[in-house]
Amino acid sequence: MPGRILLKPDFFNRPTVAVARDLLGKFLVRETGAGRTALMIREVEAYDGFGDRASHAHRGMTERNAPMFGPAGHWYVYLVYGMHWMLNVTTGPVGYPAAVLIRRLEGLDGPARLTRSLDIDRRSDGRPSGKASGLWIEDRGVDIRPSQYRRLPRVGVDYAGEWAKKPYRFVLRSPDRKRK
DNA sequence: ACGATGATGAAC
DNA sequence: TTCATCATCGTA
Repeated sequence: MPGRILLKPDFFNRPTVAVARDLLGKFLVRETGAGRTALMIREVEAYDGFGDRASHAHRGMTERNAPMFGPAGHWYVYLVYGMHWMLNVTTGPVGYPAAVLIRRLEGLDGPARLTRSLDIDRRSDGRPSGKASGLWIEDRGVDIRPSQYRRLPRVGVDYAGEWAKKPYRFVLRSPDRKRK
């Protein structure tokens, strides 16, 4: 079958916003004892560096956000509101805190819903994206053009002042339902 | 519109 | 050790 390429660290070791954009149309693959699920990524958000007031890394490294400072292509999974796991993949060079939050997959709308549905939690935190961790991302040859997505402000970060307005959220437009 | 629900981080 | 906050969601 055509392309089914595991994304390697080099893909993630680039500017965060570029990685976020390029993750649209890629496939998140989850493998557990229950089997394998692969779903297309439809919405992401970039969190970029020390200056980004919306980022957990804005106030420096802590135990929780340490994966953001580590090598690219690792998972950063944390709990919000006492009950929801958020799935991020780290980007950029070691020492530069950045990550991309995966907000929506095909048929799974919402960052907390997708982790719950795919049984993703603290166990994946800090681990590399790859088959060994049962969680990775594949390029399956879907080409996304600029006309197919929108850039919008990030969700739930109103506290971040000017940074809340930055168009760091990438959302695939709905599939064109028209025939011909 | 609001409560759930608990880890995190900063203040004390 | 205490306390406000929180990259959300389900129910109303």
